Amino acid sequence: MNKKDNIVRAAVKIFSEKGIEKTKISDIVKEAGVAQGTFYLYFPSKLSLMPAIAEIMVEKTLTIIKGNVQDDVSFSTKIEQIIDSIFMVTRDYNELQALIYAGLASTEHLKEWEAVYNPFYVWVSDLLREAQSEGVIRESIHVERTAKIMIGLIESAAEQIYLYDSDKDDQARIQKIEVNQFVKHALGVKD
Amino acid sequence: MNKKDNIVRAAVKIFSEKGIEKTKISDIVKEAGVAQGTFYLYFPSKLSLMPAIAEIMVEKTLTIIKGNVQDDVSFSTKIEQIIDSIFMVTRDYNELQALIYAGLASTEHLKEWEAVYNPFYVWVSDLLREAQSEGVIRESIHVERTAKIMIGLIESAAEQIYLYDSDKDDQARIQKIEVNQFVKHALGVKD
Amino acid sequence: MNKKDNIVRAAVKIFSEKGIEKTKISDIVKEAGVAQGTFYLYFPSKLSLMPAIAEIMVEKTLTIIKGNVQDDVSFSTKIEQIIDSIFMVTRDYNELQALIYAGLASTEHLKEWEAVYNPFYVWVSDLLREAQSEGVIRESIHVERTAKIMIGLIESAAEQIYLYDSDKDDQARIQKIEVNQFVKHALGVKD
Amino acid sequence: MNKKDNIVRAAVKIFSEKGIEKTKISDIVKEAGVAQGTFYLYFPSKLSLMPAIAEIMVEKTLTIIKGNVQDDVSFSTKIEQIIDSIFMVTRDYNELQALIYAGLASTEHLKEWEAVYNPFYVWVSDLLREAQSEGVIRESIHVERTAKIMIGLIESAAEQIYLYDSDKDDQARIQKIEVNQFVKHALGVKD
DNA sequence: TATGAATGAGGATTCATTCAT
DNA sequence: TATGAATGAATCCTCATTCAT
Repeated sequence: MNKKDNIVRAAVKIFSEKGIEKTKISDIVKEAGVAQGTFYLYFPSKLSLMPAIAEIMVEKTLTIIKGNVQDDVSFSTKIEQIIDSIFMVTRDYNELQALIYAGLASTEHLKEWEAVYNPFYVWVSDLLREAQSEGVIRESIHVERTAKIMIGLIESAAEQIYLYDSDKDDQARIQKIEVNQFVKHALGVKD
Repeated sequence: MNKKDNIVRAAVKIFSEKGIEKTKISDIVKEAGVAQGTFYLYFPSKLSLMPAIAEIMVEKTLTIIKGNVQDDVSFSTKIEQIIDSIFMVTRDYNELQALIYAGLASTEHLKEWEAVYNPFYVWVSDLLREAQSEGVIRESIHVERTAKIMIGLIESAAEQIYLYDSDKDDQARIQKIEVNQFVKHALGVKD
Repeated sequence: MNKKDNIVRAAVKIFSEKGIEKTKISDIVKEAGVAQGTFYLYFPSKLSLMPAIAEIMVEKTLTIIKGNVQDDVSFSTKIEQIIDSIFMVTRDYNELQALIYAGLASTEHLKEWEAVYNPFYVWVSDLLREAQSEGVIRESIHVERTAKIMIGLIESAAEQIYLYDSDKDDQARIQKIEVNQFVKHALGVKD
Repeated sequence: MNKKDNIVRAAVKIFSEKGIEKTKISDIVKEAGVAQGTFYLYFPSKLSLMPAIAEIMVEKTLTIIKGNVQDDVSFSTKIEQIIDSIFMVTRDYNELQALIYAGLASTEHLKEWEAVYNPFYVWVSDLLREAQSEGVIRESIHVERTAKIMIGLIESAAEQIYLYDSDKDDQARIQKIEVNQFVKHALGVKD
């Protein structure tokens, strides 16, 4: 029953329910089951929660991806599974992602943010490197850079769905197909 | 000396300086040189500024793109010019873009946002459609959807540079090359 | 119905009733009949009231002294009337005096404090100078400096009464006599 | 390494640095190097420190005075030495004196305060009584009362210097001369 | 004795919004 | 249209105090 983690967990929940601005510290501590003052033992302000939340988000994303992407399938299938996973996380946490992004952008925690996001980049980089060494994708690709671009692309495509469109699930299905095509051609994936 | 525009201009400035949450209406009106009450003659709330700001951003972006993308060059070159333009806008306004994104995400102005962003999507869609009809890119591409994905991809790639990396200009140069390759392969551009 | 003055007047009242620490801003604004936020239009904090309050205190003191000290009496009598007056003010506001002193001491308003207290010093200096020119007090006295010392002495003596002693009025009577003797001898007053 | 004394010493330091109101118990215990809860083993509240602090101040003052006032000099010289001593203590601890004064004024510890200050009064009373029996000062003086007045006068004069004036040391020199004259005439000192 | 994490009532402070001018 | 002083509900944050260890 670690109180700090409790607070972060509660904040994730409340933030994604009502947004940052409408969330009161008192909402968070109530959800976390700790006293008002306890919050300030661990965090000087609402926004200082962001790096901790971002960390959790990335963990969740990686966990989901690792759970969804199978070892014994083709690279092409893995891409589909990655896209599926990211769309899934975005569906569940899209508001929170936007808020983290904004929260980080309006603070000075960017360095931390990069550190936090790094495991995700590394994981995708490794996947691309492997595919490259097996000759399944273009030789000319810079894996680390492409990993970032690809993740950015998929996340941005997923967010578009959950921000703008109406019949989310149906739109998501179509958007995923398009992203899939887009990425595979971009990578020069050989089925 | 149109007061409404003054307010929007002031808001753009202050928002990108201190973020949305930390910006008070009083900061905006002071910067705009109008009275506190005047704000409410034009905008019912702080967040209702967002669509107006987004509109300005999109206008700026489109103006820059239209200024940079030449008529009499190959589609491949146009892609490069679009990437260049978006990186340029992002370099100058990356903080604001994050804020608009967040501001829109945390409000109910999404419909307006989509409307505002639409001209940009349409412009790129038209470009893609033309390229498709000329057989320069893949037949299988859904132009509207791909336009959105592509814009999302390029913007996200550009933001990565201006958010995280250190030697911005150099990194931007490399990132643009990679994005260019990525997009062209994705689209199946035939040089 | 000047709101700023209202706030100061209310603060004087509440402070002397319940002390600084126990006084809430909300008490002051309630007494002043203004809104909570109005306080902050004029004063950034509770302690920033102090110079304004000190000013009022000095005004009150001077008013009482000028009311009590007659023109057509001997210098010796005037001293007695001054002592009487200061003991009177101290009796009514001794807590406030201590608080102002503390409030000023714990802030950076000392310069202001001196400026505020100055009229009082000047008034007594003038009295001493007149007495000196009439040969009623010692030639060797430095009037400005002695004015300050004398005021300090009388106030400190008065405060001793209202801080420590029990039968205030009786003690005050005796203490005033002693102070009177003390001061007159110090000044070398010739009856 | 007596913890109680440590706390008092730390409180003296922090109080004179930041004032009573702005001093938190947590500041004091941090400075004292003890735990938060330890404070409450020795003192029921912040203000209950005051008598202990006052005691230290009076001890210091008496020590300095007893060290400076010589046995084998005239009463007149002793007065000068007392004035010197009080100015010295005030120079070093003037902020603290104001704070003790305020702290005591705003509490119910006045009885203790009087008890604590008493040795000082007694010491000066004895001196005056001796001088009186030797016929060196006025017969009519009430020694206990005059001791208080005199101490109050000198302290108040000293505080004026260290509160308001700029060239402290020079001003102090002049002020001391004036106080000396003032007191000696008041007492009717015969050289 | 000693600790220090946890508490939560209490009060300071903010700032979007109104409205008389 | 334009003003800006005034509002006061909303919420942040502090910090003296407690108590299980």
